Amino acid sequence: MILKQDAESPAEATSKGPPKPRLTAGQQSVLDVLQHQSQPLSAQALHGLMRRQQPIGLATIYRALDALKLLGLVQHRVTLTGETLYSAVEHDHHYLTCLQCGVSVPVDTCPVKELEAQLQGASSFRIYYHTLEFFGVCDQCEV
Amino acid sequence: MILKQDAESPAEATSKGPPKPRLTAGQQSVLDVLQHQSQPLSAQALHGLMRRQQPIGLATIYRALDALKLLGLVQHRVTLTGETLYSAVEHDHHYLTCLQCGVSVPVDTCPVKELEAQLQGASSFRIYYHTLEFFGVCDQCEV
DNA sequence: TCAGGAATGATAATCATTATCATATTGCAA
DNA sequence: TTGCAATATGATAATGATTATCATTCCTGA
Ligand SMILES: [Zn+2]
Ligand SMILES: [Zn+2]
Ligand SMILES: [Zn+2]
Ligand SMILES: [Zn+2]
Repeated sequence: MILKQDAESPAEATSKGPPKPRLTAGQQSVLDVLQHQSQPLSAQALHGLMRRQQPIGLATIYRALDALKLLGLVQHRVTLTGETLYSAVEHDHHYLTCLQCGVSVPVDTCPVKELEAQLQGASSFRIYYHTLEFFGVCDQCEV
Repeated sequence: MILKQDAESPAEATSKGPPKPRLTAGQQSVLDVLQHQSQPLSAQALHGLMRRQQPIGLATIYRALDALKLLGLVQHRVTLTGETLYSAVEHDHHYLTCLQCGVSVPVDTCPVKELEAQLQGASSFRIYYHTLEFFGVCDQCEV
């Protein structure tokens, strides 16, 4: 039993951009978890978290994440191990990752927002989010 | 039969940073192809390209790409379909990608180089490259 | 209330990447 | 130069995250 709560639902009041369709139960549920999460989560991690409170199938989570990306509500990034991590678009977090041991440290700056605004105007795209990640080798792994 | 050609081999002369080990035949071969390629390639695409001239196993290509990343000679990015694309580090290309149809358009600016230099100094990492990609919906796919 | 369409869930299928392991090559010491 | 240990290679099996499938359930609007 999943309750719809559109308290934080997409801008329908301040109709900025095309009207967003109502979210399905699964989408609402997934979005809610991501919005209250400080760290990005994989689909399977979401499944593990959600299944106790609100039983939901893994396939539904994948579908919800896809839909939420398309609505500009969720963003993704891919780890070195190949799993995709999702977070609410509001969270703009970037990392510096070691190619050897995989350790990631957060980068608190983001020099991309301005360029994103420029591109938004110059291109025919509606831009929702960006990924920015640095790769190298940490001193632990240095030869 | 793969010939070693270290014309463009890693900085050994201007010993900047730790001395890089010699490349194996497979690594040299893969690096050479990537350096003469203007577009990023997947491991399997590389295999398709290389197997005619220089027969080489797919596993070897994956291993070479891993090693070359660790040496700071090759960079990677992951497409929406989950395949990893590789290119020589010299090429700093970024894209704006549609989440719906997958079309990618190049972005010619990069506001990250400066931040990368800062991080290089501030962190204990040796930073080799970065990924930067914008995601949204193209006008074709717009509702 | 009922039919058509969309959403869901369990599970099978996909497919890029990794692990395995036997063989080939390389670098180096004797 | 020869012999050997360490490393690299290739074919292939195994892995694992994601996607496709399909039967069932839920919604919605006539
Ligand atoms: Zn490390
Ligand atoms: Zn950012
Ligand atoms: Zn599109
Ligand atoms: Zn760049």
